[in-house]
Amino acid sequence: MNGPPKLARPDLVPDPDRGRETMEAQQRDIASEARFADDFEFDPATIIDGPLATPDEDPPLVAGIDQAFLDDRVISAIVVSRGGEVVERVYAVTDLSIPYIPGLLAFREGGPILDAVAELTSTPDLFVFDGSGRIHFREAGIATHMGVVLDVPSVGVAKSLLCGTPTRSVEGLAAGERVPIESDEDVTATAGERIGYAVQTRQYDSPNRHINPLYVSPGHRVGAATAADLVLALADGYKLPEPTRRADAYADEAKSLVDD
DNA sequence: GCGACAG
DNA sequence: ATCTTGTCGC
Repeated sequence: MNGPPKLARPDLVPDPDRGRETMEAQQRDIASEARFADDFEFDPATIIDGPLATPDEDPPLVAGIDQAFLDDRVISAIVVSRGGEVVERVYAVTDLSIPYIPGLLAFREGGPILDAVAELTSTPDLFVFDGSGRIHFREAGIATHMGVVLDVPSVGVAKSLLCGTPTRSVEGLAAGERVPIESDEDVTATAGERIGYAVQTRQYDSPNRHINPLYVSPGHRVGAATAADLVLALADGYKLPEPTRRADAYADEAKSLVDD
């Protein structure tokens, strides 16, 4: 009952109708305001999503955010859980204004996400977004943009790599393994920085087929290594971390509920 | 002009 | 992202 996080930077809320140059300029501002290093209250070692080892544990509140689409409307769902137990679920239906443009995702889905955040009655300790954070052309992916606007710890979890270069092959990694992603020529403002990790949360036993890794990057107030640790701790037998899976399922549920 | 890119 | 059943492999 603490209420949703306030808009720490209302001036940086993504505005869809402003033109590419302006949007990119704002992303540079976002990147300069972002902190890609650990700066949060909870103990990362207590993060878990599943049966608690000891009954007296009190894991942090983690919010998973995902969206589902219905014509030109988007359903933004947020599921907040603590140690695997769902604490709250909220969603918002918002009209979409611009199409998906690689690099400008936050301007399409950011506003809708903030609409859902406003519905929260709890205050999550960590936000897990669907998409990149620092792994972005201007180091301002949607996880970073939302993290800075709300000034909350956040991480980005993407299913494919937007930009940056893995330091080695990411094919067929074993579950639990990770490979650093470094900034390259596609990432302006930095060079050779460790902007995220390819994280293998799950893998098949057979040599035939293999699962691709997740691409995890810092959103805001979380370092790259910690972001990878957190995602591994939040995964439970599936490729996607549990908070994301719950938000995904809830978004679909709300979608069919809203559908007409 | 070509390439190439989260959701 | 979304349209969608079965089906390959352990």
